[in-house]
Amino acid sequence: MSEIAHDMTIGQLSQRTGLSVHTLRFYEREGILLHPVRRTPGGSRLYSEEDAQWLTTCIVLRASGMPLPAIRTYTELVRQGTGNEAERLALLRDHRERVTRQLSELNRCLDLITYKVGRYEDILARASAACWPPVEEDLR
Amino acid sequence: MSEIAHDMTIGQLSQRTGLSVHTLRFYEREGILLHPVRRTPGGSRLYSEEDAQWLTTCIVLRASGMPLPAIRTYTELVRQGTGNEAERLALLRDHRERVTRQLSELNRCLDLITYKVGRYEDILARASAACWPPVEEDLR
DNA sequence: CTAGGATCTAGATTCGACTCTAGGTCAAGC
DNA sequence: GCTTGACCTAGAGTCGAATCTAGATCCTAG
Repeated sequence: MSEIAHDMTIGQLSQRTGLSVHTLRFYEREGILLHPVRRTPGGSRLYSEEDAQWLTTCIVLRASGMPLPAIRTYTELVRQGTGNEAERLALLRDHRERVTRQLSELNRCLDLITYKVGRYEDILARASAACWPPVEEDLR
Repeated sequence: MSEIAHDMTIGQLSQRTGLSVHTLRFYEREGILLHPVRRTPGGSRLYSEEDAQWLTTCIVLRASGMPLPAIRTYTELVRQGTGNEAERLALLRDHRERVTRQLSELNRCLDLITYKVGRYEDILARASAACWPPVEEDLR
């Protein structure tokens, strides 16, 4: 399946994921990894391709606003293995709903901001056409 | 223009905006109001309709992720009055761009989440059809 | 042999945005 | 007069998510 067992140091994983090494260790403490991290004889962490992919998933969940405790819960479910798919689904559906709500709120905000941008563009266009000094109107 | 000078106590403004009274006082300290707040003879804050509307705008900016310092900056520009419309526009455009970026990122996240939800729905549908016990596959 | 860079651990610190506490004042109703 | 509830100030505390510090160890190249 996999071509090479492409193990990584924490620095390499940091490069690849964009998470700082601090954050990688922090996430580990927070229980956000599927397995205990392997170590080199010298004690350095060794990550697998699978770890990297799992973290990539977690980063998406974080980026969409899932709090770390929820990510930990999800991680634990996956760690337990087959049998709790319904729970995982429920968790993901809940989160998806929060994301869609967030999206629609953000869109409403964007509308207002765009409206304001348009108003200022108007004002400035009229001002530079030297029609009159810009009036404050009810512009805020 | 306005029918009645509809002044409010902090409690009423809190009800109306959904911000806690703590937060209203906090925002005031943070310089997020256009004018020094008027007071009753007894020292209680008295807010006008205009204050409420301004705060509503600020709430939209906050909800779309603008940090308080940026909101303060914008507030200061508006407080200075006519003449800095170009700056206000720049600030709003910057923010709008951040919001659109955030929207597209959130949409990418949503796609992945929806994909995963779909996968789990499949698995569970097949499982409940008793075709076979759900296999872990590469499902994470 | 040694200097430099990446790692390690445990724990402290930062940051943004609230949120709450303590100890008071004020106004209305009984 | 007295209670009750909303309000006041200054300042402390909380929370989530990192982020950084100190002091030690481990490898590699010169």
